[in-house]
Amino acid sequence: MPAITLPDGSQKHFEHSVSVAEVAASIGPGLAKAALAGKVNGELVDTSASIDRDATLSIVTDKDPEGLSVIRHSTAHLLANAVQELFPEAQVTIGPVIENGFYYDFAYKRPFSTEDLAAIEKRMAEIAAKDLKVHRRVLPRDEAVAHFKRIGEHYKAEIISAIPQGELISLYGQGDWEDLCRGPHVPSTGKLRAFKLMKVAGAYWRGDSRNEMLQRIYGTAWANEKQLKEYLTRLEEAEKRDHRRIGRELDLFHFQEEAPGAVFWHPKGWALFQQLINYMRQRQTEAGYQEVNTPQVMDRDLWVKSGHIETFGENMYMTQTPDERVFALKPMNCPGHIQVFKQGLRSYRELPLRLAEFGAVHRYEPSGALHGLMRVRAFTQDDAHIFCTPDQITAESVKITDLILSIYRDFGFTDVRIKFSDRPAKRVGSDEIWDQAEMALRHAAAAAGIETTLNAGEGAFYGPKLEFVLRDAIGRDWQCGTLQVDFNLPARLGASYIGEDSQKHMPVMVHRAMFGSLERFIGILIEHHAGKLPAWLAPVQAVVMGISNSQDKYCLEVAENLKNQGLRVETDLRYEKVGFKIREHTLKRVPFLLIAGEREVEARTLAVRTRGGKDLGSLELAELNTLLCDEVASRGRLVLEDRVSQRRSG
RNA sequence: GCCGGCUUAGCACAGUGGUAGUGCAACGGUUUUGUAAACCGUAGGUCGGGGGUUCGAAUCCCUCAGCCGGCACCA
Repeated sequence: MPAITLPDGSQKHFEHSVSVAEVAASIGPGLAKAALAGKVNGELVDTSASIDRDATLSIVTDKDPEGLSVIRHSTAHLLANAVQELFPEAQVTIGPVIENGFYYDFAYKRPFSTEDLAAIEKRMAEIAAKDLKVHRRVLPRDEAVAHFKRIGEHYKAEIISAIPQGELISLYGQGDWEDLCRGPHVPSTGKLRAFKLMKVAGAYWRGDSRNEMLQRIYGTAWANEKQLKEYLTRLEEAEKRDHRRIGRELDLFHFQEEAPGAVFWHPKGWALFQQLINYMRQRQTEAGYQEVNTPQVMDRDLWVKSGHIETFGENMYMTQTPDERVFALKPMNCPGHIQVFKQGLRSYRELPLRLAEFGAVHRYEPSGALHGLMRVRAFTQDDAHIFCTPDQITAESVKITDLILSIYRDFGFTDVRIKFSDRPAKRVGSDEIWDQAEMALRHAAAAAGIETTLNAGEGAFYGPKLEFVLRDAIGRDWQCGTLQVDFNLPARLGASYIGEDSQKHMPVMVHRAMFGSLERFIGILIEHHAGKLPAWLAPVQAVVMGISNSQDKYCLEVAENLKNQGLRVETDLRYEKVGFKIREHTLKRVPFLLIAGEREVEARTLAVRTRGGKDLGSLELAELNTLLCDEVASRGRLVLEDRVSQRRSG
């Protein structure tokens, strides 16, 4: 005699056990039709699941996030169903839900082509149109293993073999087709209406590069056509923000074959780069860092001592000189900074000692990893190492975390994910040291009041780390900032200081980077702002142009004046219509277009137009000067456009 | 590194075995112009590199490189 409590608090009583679908039908035919799954006492179940005792129930429809997940999961099954109908020899493996969709990995004798993809999608639509009932059955584990072995699904059999003996295994399917699955699934294939297969790709079985490669098909699925269309439009928009494309359009940088993974910075891109360095130099000087510079090329032996050769030797650039000495191009700055620390006898009074470097490093990254500015082989880190005592770790880490988050805010990034990465399998140092380092970093994260997600086994080979992750235009995450606690390298490279007790002690080294790679950070900045960099960062902040060439002299004069204020200003005196010039510089994302006609020359003003297309009218030169300088100096906290419109309306 | 795709003028692209094309940009000329594209003309490519098949290759095959999408990797 179950009593079902619904989300609005009302109760329904039933004589016998009832299914989720029956409860939905008892509420109304619309809900019965919309029901995709149910949530019984918080647990997601099929609409066919029966309830035989008192419970809370909410009916899950495509309006709920869980409903969308169920749709995606069922669409992955639909995909597998279609693939096996068209390619009976293909074996199924796994097909999880991911952000915006799903994928399914198949083992097949050849890769799927884009033509195959179209055929598969068509077959999926056909199966969906038949509105087949989705069925479920349960088998004991061993029977399930035997069953999948018998039908030639060896990957599935392997997956089930890992499930503890004695457990029941559920199988879901539609028509004659069936697959291992925990569920839940939609009640029938007709509920799957808005999906699209996106791409094929290779993927290793169980994510291990020692295993064979499977054929992965990615798809997207939504509650309705409208949502699907919106998603596809969003992808198109994101593509327009791609930093590689904007970098070319704005003439910021280029790559070429002779230097794979290395950037040729053009004047405008380099202006941005320098702007970031200036900014960071100021912030870290204020925070008590001292800047140093260490050699690009150092003897291989140093990297053997540090442990880098053993862990990353394959990814290091080596050089040999005519005298046959082998040198490595530095892939990191830490050993260099330790050499600076080691000069002379250090006292505990000097700690914490914060050494920073805009360090150019080279890493021979796997060819398949390269990606525009986001993953390069030659890049610049805003690197620093803080040499301190064990009891200074927490305070230093809190300072670093605060500084990183404050810096990200200045650039407009507020959605920052922080991961805590603990000891990796391949590491140096004893477990006791790792316990100590992980404990220290955990304390620090707690003291800084930040939320972290655990990234198990992803720490550096010498210590655990916090990773600060920013997201690009199409939702890919990139690690930028990092904070690592290291008890190992100082010992390996023999760093020490004299303590209060007149004895030698080993310092702890805290590694930190805030931009991480300046190249990557610029890539993310470009995408985040779709190329419309805030005025304080824009390579060209304003262009002064005349209506006709009669204003040339005036334009040059006012531009000169603004340049003397430290603003990055250009003139455009070409013999072209003003509309033409406005179009060009707007497309180049120049924040301010300053236009002079006869009226402006007469009144010693400039007409101001923003790259957003807003005409702010004419401003006195002195006033304009102040407003521009304020916006730049305040890093966008004072906005010229807002201040002008406020003044006008007030 | 692995799987797949791609590489034609500065950029975006067309061209499936028979004399390399279009648009924009560039350059030259005319137009002195009031807030997102004036008009006319000119030039530009050993079709990513190398090798092969063929009477003949941008086009078919092999190979190398780079790039793109994933996977693996990321100190």
